[in-house]
Amino acid sequence: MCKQCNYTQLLKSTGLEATANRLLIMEVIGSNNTPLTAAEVLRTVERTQPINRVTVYRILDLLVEHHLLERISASGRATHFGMAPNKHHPSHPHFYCVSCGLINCLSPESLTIGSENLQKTFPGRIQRIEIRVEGLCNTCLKQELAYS
Amino acid sequence: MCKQCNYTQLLKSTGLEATANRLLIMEVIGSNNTPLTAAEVLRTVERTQPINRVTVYRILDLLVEHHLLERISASGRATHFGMAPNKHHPSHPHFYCVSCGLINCLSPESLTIGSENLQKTFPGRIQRIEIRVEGLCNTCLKQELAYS
DNA sequence: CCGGTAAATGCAACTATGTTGCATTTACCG
DNA sequence: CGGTAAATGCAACATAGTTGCATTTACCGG
Repeated sequence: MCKQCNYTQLLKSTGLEATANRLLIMEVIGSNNTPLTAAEVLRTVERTQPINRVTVYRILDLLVEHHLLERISASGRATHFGMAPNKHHPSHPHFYCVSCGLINCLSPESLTIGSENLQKTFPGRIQRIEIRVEGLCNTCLKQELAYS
Repeated sequence: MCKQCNYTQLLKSTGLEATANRLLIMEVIGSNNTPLTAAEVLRTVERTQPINRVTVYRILDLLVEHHLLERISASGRATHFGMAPNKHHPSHPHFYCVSCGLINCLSPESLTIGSENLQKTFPGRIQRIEIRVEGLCNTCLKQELAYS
């Protein structure tokens, strides 16, 4: 998702210490082109240095709280984490394949969304609009067509 | 969500037997004005008749498969289940309060969404677009303002 | 540089959510 | 009415996420 980001700077700009674990987790997620689960982050970071499962969860929570990462939910499966929208990365919808579980980023322009109406009338505070497109990915669609 | 629905008919129209358990689960979800978790459905149905936790999960899966219910995901918390869109119930976005976990249905008109672009270019099959608005509900917003 | 303090991490145990295999019961159909 | 398939129950397991507390690490003022 991001090669142009200076993760140390990003962390410090939100008042967080740039510890080795936090940097690694930011890099793992930032350099992957799809959002990752906590378990995937754990497995990847472990290849570089030992880290505890709980630490991964805590850092992920912390980074979401500080708006460096965002949660992407996936219909009952584990939450995925991706870079939060920033100047390099505009907010964008995700695709979820109901057959194989694949999650992909869609281009920010693929959908247009008008929220003025809601912004005006909603009695609380709106922080974020998450959009998930569900269906069959290319690969699963081909398989289904082949078997029918 | 629905008083006008004949659940027996709905079930039979999809080729499913209208067993007591399935009817009860449809009624519990249909008569509630927000989507419910599997655990909530279990607790509610149990007040009427004994039912196994696994049976609840299996029936929920089955009803989602047959497009009578839909899954509504909630950022890491348990999946919620609501009536699937049908002639009485148009598809609509949901609101999720990041502070208290409340999930609410928003009106179908609250957001406008243009998906023609994506429909044309997406290589797989699109079945559904789930939209979740996240933020603070009215109650939590008031509390935050009061404490600051 | 040193000691105190707070933040960060690790570890174990626990909770919540969801799934699987297999036995038993129920309901339908000839 | 008996056979068969569907539906349900039960126990055990699997995965995802959380909590309390101990230990380590990093920073900060002297």
